[in-house]
Amino acid sequence: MAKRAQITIEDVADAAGVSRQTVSRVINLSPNVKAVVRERVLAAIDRLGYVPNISARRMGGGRSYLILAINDRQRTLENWRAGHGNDWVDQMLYGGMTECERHGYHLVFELIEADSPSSARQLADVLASLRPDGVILTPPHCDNPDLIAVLTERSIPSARVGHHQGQGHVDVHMDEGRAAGRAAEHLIDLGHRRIAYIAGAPNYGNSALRVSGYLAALSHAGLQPDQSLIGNGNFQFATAAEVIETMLGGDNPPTAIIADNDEMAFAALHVADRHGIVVPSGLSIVSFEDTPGVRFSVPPLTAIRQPTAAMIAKASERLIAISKGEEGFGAYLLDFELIERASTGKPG
Amino acid sequence: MAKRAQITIEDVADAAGVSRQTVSRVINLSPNVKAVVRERVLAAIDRLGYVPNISARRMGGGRSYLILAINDRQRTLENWRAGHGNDWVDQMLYGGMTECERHGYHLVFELIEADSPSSARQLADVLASLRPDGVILTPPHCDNPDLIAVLTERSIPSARVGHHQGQGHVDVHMDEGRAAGRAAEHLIDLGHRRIAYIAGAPNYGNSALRVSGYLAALSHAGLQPDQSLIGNGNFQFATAAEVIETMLGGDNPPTAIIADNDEMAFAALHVADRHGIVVPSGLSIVSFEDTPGVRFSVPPLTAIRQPTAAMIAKASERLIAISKGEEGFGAYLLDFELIERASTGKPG
DNA sequence: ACACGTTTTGTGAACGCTCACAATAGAGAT
DNA sequence: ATCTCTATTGTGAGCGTTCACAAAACGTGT
Repeated sequence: MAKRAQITIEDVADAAGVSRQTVSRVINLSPNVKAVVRERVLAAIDRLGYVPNISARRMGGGRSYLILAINDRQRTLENWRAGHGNDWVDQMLYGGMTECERHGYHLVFELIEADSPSSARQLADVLASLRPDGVILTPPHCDNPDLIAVLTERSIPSARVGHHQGQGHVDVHMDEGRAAGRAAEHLIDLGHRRIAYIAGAPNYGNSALRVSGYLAALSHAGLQPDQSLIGNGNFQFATAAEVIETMLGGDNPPTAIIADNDEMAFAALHVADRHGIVVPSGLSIVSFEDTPGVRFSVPPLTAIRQPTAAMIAKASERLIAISKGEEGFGAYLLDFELIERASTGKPG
Repeated sequence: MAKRAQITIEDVADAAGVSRQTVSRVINLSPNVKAVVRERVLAAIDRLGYVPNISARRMGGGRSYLILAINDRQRTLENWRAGHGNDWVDQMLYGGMTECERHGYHLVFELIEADSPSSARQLADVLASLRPDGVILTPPHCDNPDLIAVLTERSIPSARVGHHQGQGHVDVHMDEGRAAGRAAEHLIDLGHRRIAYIAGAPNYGNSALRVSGYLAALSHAGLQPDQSLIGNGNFQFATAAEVIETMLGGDNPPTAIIADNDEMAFAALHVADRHGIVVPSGLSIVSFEDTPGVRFSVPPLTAIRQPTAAMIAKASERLIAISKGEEGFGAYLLDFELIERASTGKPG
């Protein structure tokens, strides 16, 4: 077969004996096309192997069939460089790409610097270049009013992950407080009374929500909170290890620890090992992320599983619906899960 | 500011007092533009915040500034669904996206079914829709002649990961045999004499290469290979655990194990634990992947680190160069690394 | 000053699609 | 049959860029 150029809408039109526009109507599911004609066009499309050119569609004034997912440049790159990888990104890709694909859309990732005066400009540039139909903002960008302004100004629908206002946005989130509460309840049910909480970054809103949920669960069970059991690990192994070291070396050590992410939960595992404490009989551990590695540690970690993939999928789906002219703004609450593995058990 | 439409090349041309084409020449780094004029145009671009529209560029007959990364649908989705995540994809994103970004390109991921009669059609469809400037094929797609044919027919430059022919392709790979040999040497140097190898899929070419490398290292050290120490774990935890169980329960168990991927190395860790064997004094373990989790296991795993990110970055970079009309086809060998952690030590 | 080659700049046209509108066909009511 | 209204189809224009080519400006040697 000769290397023929791209098959265009015109080719299909000729083959089906209709006009360009009718073919366009068929591929865009316009209602006003006679069934017979539609069939004829569809047959031609199939026969010729026609696929509309995304750039031309965009140029014609239509949609770009692109959803943009924006992540924090520093954090993402640091994680990657350190070899920590980024399970978050992985989950996003899973949830977002598969959902986009179902609707004939494509997901494009982009990194933007947070806390930089030029972040708004960076976003504006990508928007001008790509003209996506929707933008997904992940933490910490979803809190950035400059970025929101850029999107609003260009009236590009946006979704924010970890937000719950939903005013003019697609906001997807999980109940952070309830999740932490759930983790605490799980431990309380097992008989634990001294449960520590290793929070992530203090300026990360969700950490605060979680600590509240944890405290609420304690209080609901009639347990006194103990400030010495609430530590801050900055989401990092080393920092968390220090904090946990202090706790476990103290007079009245906890019998269980909830960590705000997996890395800090692994730190708990290490420190316990160093102290000769067996998990879970000597110390129960619950993590708050459920990256792939936790199921292979010794013992595998019980963890709260964040619905990352589901959140991005929901965000994508709503943005695509909106780009088609449907309704879609609002806040969407997604369920978390507590996955029980071998790192939690009865104390003692 | 009124919500003005997109700033076009025409706006810049007017502002700089030149024609469209001159602006186009400036942004495409054409040599035949007077320095003064170039400066004037650049200033106007900066002042107006102009960014060329990618769709229009593509329409104009130029490049699409898109690189397509193709993964196996089944394997990727299965991993994701099982919650195993996909560090490979994560690394690809890291290497590919950051490299593409440096050149003003974008990376788009796509999943295609391997071993399906429609895989060629699937690829053709994405190509027609996106018209990427280059395509990166990962295993097992890089071995699929149908896909290669589709790309050749449309003369779209392609890169293959894990190949080393480089004829009319960009092939990026690492020395699989040397890597396995290196792992074995590390153990031999520590004093090990009975070193087991848990291979991945038998039909995966690289597994064979690695086993050869491992055997070569043994023989170079004057050690006799022992067929009972070469197992097949199918890259999976459960399968590997069984094989290792048999080995460790045998009369003459190995003092060290090399596993073809992290999941199987974790299996070794588990089985050792069940047998009351302490790692590394009772058993040394080397893994072959280095996903993020391995550094948090107890003990952290010594591992061969595959240059996944680097391979995709190199592939992207070469494809971009080719799309600019430069030379770039050929085979590129990238270095692996042996990362020594606490899972290997002297036997005994 | 002239013609010549080279650099630099500008002008239609084209890319493949959708938009807005115009034209036609079909159905129902009189 | 005729008219009106709606459902269906077609047409010109335009989206923002680059291509191919044409035009102008600049040297340089005579």
